[in-house]
Amino acid sequence: MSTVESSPPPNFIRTIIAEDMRTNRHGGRVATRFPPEPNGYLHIGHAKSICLNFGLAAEFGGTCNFRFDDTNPSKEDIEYVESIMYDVRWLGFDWGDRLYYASDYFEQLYGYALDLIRAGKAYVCSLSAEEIRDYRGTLTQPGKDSPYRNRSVEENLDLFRRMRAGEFKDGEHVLRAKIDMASPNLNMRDPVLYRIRRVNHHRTGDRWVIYPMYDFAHGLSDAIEGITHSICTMEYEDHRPLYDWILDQLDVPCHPQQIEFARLNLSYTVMSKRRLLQLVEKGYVRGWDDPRLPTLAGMRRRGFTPEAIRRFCELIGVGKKESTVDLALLEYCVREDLNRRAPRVMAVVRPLKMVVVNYPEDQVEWLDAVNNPEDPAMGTRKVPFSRELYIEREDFMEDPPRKFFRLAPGREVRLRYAYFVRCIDVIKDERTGEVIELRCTYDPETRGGGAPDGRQVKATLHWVSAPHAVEAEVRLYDKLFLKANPADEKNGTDFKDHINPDSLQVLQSCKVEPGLAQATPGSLYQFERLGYFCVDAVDSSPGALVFNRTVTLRDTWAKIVNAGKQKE
RNA sequence: UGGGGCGUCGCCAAGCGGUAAGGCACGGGUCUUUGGAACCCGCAUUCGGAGGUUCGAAUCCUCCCGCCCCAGCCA
Repeated sequence: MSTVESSPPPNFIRTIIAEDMRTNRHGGRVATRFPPEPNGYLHIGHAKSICLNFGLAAEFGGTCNFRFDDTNPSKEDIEYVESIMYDVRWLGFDWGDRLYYASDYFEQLYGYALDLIRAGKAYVCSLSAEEIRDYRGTLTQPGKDSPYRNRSVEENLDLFRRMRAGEFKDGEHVLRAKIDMASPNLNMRDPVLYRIRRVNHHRTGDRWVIYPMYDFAHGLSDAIEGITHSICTMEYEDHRPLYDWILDQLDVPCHPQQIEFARLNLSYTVMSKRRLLQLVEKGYVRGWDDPRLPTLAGMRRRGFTPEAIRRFCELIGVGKKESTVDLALLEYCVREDLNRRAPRVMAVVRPLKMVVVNYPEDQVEWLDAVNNPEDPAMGTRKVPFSRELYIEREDFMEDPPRKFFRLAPGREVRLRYAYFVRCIDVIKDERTGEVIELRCTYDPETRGGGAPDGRQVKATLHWVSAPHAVEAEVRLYDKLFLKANPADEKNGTDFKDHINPDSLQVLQSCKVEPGLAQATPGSLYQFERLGYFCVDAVDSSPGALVFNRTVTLRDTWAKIVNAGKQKE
């Protein structure tokens, strides 16, 4: 089956670039970049940006640089740079030899700062942080000029050099752009360009005690790298005049165009680094790779494939409108991908014993089972059938409601790839009344699952032969939050108030077919009729299998049940 | 009563003056040894609202309404 890659859907950024190409605006070049700050793990929102930047570059025959925006050593860490590189590679993108760090430009950036000072466009300000805030004014009132605003170029040069030399304490001075304290755009009210911070940087160590601010470093880094289109999220739109101002004052190689798009929000989860960090640090989840998190590490562990995530990023589109994508679309993308690639297998997650009374006690038959009906090339396998089996508890009801057409007393159903069985007796625990075993008869004529007499059954159940079953732990995941928009903290609520207490359900002693004993970490399966599962890459071992549920199968029966509950 | 941005179906999203694409979700059906998959059908006389321009407006103009972002020596 050849999947023809249809041309990507149009979006405003693609349109801008296509137009720039047509008019030869950047010399017919397209150069983008993905510039994460190494202060947290990448999440699905970053995936949108990664797909956009690398995708656009590939589409227009350009390049996409991978650059760490590491200008704030107090928040950044090597752990994050490593995870970020791993995740981008895993997602399927290759930056070749174009790996950069803003910190590699510190010396050049310092030179540009000197140029700005010489041009009379920047000055060393000795106000305290609080004073700077006061002088900035408010949204509706203009700011006031700093008393240090008119220091001479010589004095500024001297002071800035001494800032670098480490002659001052943290916070004693900053370098500021000299723009306009009355600008209606607060970013233009003499923004801070450099601050003193005696913090060890994960790459430059203690070579520097002054660090450039984002606004100063970012545009210049883009220019140094010859970026043509600097794509970022909407909150930077107000910074664009500053981005342009800085590049206009300096003698730079080129002047990239900043374009902003709306960041991704996903229902029933949180995306901000601040909130993800809280969930991780306060133990609401088990680390950055917790399968309930929208981090790429978490999604990978959960069983999401890079293909599914890329497809999702393609389907959501790119715009400037604040939006929240329905979790259902993400689930659709995983199912779409896993449906054609995941081998089918039988696993009983909540076992109920079934004894086939008329089946010979010592007999075992190895029956043919199809590995993937979507892909005959994946072949078949043998699964053992015997007198004692496990079926799913949910597949039996002593007193079934209308529309429930699985097993019930007296009813006949098909055991997938095996036989028709009829329930003739129900064994219960004398004390609790709980059903603990089913007695059935089988029809030898229906071997393989077809009835020569043409009689039909309304249901096909999955099952596992009891003596051959391999035990496993199965972790069922559900949405982390009960509220579609947990980040809405109006009315004095905290996003953590909406955590779903049942987001993780651990099932022990699940029974899986024997072939799974050799399953390797990370491998993906469809447990027939239940959903897609993967072998946990961290906690699973050959003798103690652990499976994560990636996503359930579409479940129309559950829909009927829920609809019924709604009515009550 | 500062500045910037955004408002097209429940959720995304095309459209850029010629008479509302597509996907998800949802509803119905066909088929089926997964209540899966696949396939078929349905789903905005209307584009935040009101005026105006035009033969013709979601697309142009005016006013209004709503939502988001900005007062870090964070990015």
